[in-house]
Amino acid sequence: MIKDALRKLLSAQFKVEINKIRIDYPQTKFGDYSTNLAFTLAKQQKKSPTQVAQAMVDKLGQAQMLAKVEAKAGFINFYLSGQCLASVIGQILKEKRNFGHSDFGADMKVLVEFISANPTGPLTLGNGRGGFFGDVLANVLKSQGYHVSREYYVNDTGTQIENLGKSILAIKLGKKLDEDLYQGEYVKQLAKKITGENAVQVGQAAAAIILEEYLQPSIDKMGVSFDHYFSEKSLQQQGAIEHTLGILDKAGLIYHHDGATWLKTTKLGESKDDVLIKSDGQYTYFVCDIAYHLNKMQRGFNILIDILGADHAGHKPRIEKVLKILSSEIFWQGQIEILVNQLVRLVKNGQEEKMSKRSGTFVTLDQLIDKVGLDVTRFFFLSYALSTHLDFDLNLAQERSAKNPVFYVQYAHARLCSILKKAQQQGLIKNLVLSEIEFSQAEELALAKKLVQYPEILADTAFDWQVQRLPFYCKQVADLFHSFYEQCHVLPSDKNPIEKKVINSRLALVLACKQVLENCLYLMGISAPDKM
RNA sequence: GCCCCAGUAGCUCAAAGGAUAGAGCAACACCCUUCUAAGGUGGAGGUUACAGGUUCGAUUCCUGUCUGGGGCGCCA
Repeated sequence: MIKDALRKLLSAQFKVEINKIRIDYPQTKFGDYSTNLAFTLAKQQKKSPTQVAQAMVDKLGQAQMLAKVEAKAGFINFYLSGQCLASVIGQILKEKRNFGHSDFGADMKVLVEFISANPTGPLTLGNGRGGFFGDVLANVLKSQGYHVSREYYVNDTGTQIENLGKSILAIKLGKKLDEDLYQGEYVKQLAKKITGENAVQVGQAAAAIILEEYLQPSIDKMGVSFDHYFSEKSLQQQGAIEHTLGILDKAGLIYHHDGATWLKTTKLGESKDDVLIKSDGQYTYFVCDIAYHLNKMQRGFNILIDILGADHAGHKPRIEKVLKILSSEIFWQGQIEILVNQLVRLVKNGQEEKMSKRSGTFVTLDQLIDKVGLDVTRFFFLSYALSTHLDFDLNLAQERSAKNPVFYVQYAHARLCSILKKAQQQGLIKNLVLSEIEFSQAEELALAKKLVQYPEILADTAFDWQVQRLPFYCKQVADLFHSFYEQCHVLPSDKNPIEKKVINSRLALVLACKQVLENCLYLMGISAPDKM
């Protein structure tokens, strides 16, 4: 990886801590990589950044991977050598599916918890957004060597389950449903199947059916898989709640009031305290979630990542604070990150469609995937930072489907395959010589340099979790390839003979490009079609 | 009222504190006797909501204001 190599070079030469060195991709006229190191050193050395940069460039010996190093306005710009590009292209062709992978996180165990939708109804668009994000983040982390577990927390007990049961009982009796009960069509279907009179039991039976017949098929349809479904009920049965309460009590954070058990969240800086055990003896979601996270810590994970829906935004700060206390009580030294995906709004004919699981008025994720396809749905959701409010324009998603960015990327892949198929027929591929790769055309160079970035894209994403970087990278690769395609012919014909060396290099580039696109699309769970 | 998120081109969005803020869509002008035109090339489009501050440098960090969304239950 070039960025790492440059960091090592700079670190060794100038005695700077390696992880304090930033390497960026500048605009093309400023080279292939650049660093602002001179700015940060200028202050200590009491010289101008320009002077420092120039002195650094003078001291940097000509490394093999670099064609040129220059100091410009305080920045140090690096230009990759042709030799370096050729060797990375060769590396891509050798490593194939593994190109871009690393063992950076090899001694880290990560738990990614996502979707975790209540088993009280179908998956919503918001569930989809967090779901795809979690899935791809897990894929990226795995590619960087982390030991990743994917988990779905099933809220199979508690008030919402009881409400589901009540909804079904009311429908059976032909009664009108209260506002906080579930009104969707699927509830009526469930009512036909389920017998019983106890709301909790009926609710639990219904939840089991929903999980199996609604949620699991949707998860399959999403192309997502989990290592583990963690039942809230089982957590309670294990006595995990008492265990948790014991620790919190020892930390002096518990008191009783009005027949309920409370957590002194105010002591942790929140505006009000929270109930852990209701006066009727039932556990709240909050205490269960605390216990669940304690359980995760005790399972030996180093990093816990939760991806929560927008409706849990208010839950985030208080759980974070409690977990901080809890982890220090049990001497767990890991990292907890709670990510909240912002709302997905559905816009239809220029107007927002109000969605609610309870009222049953929503477009399900299934319906959306059926309508626009999994590839489009994934690419669309993955393209946006989790923190942005997302408007999904249904009309647009359908109308422009032929011009959707995902097709642009897939089309590039199909074109690559087409070239390779013909090259195969002409017997060109078996004659490929990796040691004779050389690029001279601007389009070849730009594409090759972009492919070289792929391992860095993955490493950066494993570090900052900005998954939208992947679809953007794919678009960039496709863009550069399409330009290359127009300008640089790969296959010779009678009318257009091409030098053997050029064919060899371009063919290698085409193979490498196809490989990188495939690898990246694979991590995003998007198909790479051979033809379109 | 308090808390969280956002505000960037006509629209949807990118951009680890870096150099002249980038893509796609929409609109405009060109390019198919050559590997897939679901493509390419060129131009147009911006006071990064507003006002201060920190910094060599701010879309990015801090403070305040405005606008939009979400959350503030012995629900999950």
